[in-house]
Amino acid sequence: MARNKHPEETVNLILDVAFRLFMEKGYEHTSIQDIINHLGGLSKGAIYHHFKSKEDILVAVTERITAESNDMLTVIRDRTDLTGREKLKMIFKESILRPVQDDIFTVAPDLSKNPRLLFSIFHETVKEVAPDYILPIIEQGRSDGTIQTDYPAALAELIICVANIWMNPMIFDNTAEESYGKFMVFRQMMKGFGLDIVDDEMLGRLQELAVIYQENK
Amino acid sequence: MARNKHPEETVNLILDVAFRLFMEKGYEHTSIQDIINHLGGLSKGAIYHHFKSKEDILVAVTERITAESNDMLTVIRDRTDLTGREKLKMIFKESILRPVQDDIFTVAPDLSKNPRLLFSIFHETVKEVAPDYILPIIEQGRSDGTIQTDYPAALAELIICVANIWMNPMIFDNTAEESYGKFMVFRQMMKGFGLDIVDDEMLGRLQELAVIYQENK
DNA sequence: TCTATACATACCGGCGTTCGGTATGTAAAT
DNA sequence: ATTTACATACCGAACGCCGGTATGTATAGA
Repeated sequence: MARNKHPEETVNLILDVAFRLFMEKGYEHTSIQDIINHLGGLSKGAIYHHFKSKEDILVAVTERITAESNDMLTVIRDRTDLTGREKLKMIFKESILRPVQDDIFTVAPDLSKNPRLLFSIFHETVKEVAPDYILPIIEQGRSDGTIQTDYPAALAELIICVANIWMNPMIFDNTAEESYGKFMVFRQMMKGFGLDIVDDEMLGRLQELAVIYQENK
Repeated sequence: MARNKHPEETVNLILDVAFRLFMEKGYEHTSIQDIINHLGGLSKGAIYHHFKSKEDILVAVTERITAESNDMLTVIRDRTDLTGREKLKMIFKESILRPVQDDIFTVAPDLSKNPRLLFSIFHETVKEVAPDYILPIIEQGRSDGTIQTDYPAALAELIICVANIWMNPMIFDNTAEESYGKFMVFRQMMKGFGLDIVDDEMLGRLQELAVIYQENK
């Protein structure tokens, strides 16, 4: 294949293919050769020119998955017209209402059978999202009096783990009914922390997503 | 090596070695040959006689890790002299006070770098521990009035995920200080569910474990 | 003695990765 | 405008290791 003037297109192509295969077959059951076969002429050398290992591709894929979400988090985090509590509520609302979710859920990867990809998302959530996005908001909430806690870091981590991971029907392979139950429990948990930030619109949307997921899996 | 009169000794040997290596190097970076090299004369044939795959060894290792804990859970679950809430409290107390914990924490496997083993424990927690042990207790608590919830399955899963996984310093690689914060947040969460079942003895012990872990890692 | 079991050994296909090489781009020197 | 020098994009054969299997052999128990 001829040399590409815009190498980032090649990188994107590799990531597109890898993402799809990782979702469909799982990371461990996707070989480099599998990826090559779906690349349309590109070779093993091309892949290893742009990525230093298979693991490296996984990291890039995960970053691309979370990138858009992180953009949203950045915008909300850096707003100056909202209290900490309001920001938290907005984050939940945004992340659950955005239509991109439909696509991801339509691909319907059963992450409960994809340890490496799941771990990668898990890692990202704990090491990046919690400290970089949620923690500052909790801290702000402590300052402006809308959130009370003596352990902001722990609270940030718990909330985002429960919301991003435990409530994710792709990870726990939940039915719509199970998702409903989880959401209600989550709501109660947040109330327990003095954060009554869950409303019915969010509830309906979550069930919608669970249905989409179950229909497509 | 000559044929062993007591094959279960061979099985145990394999599991001992595999356990140690999985902890030290991680599941994915432990090869069958690695295991053989630490078996003292035994061969690949021996391994594949007793286990049908490498994955099968991982499952067996995980089961052995959780077996003793599950025994404890069974005993408490099946007692008839305790309310649901009392059982929950006892479970937390037991699982945190038992001296076996010292051994595990001394090995100090950093599970945050061991995706497959972590996933295996995670899977066990969600698919076995929550529905088979915690859920019946929550149900009992609903009957005897000591636990209030409309979504017992979700609550059972959340509680055990938070307790077993989120609060596990080996999984999140937490310092003693971080563990303290997590425990306090957990306490508040449980209070939010009307379950004030955490006491100071447990708190002290958790810090102790975190220290042991940090010293040995 | 016969059979089932507990291992040993030789081997296989596939895997992730490496690496020598080529083709194509760019930018500065001539 | 052309040459030179180098960087980048990509190719594909080869390597070493890995998980797994097929087959052989010795021994324990019946």
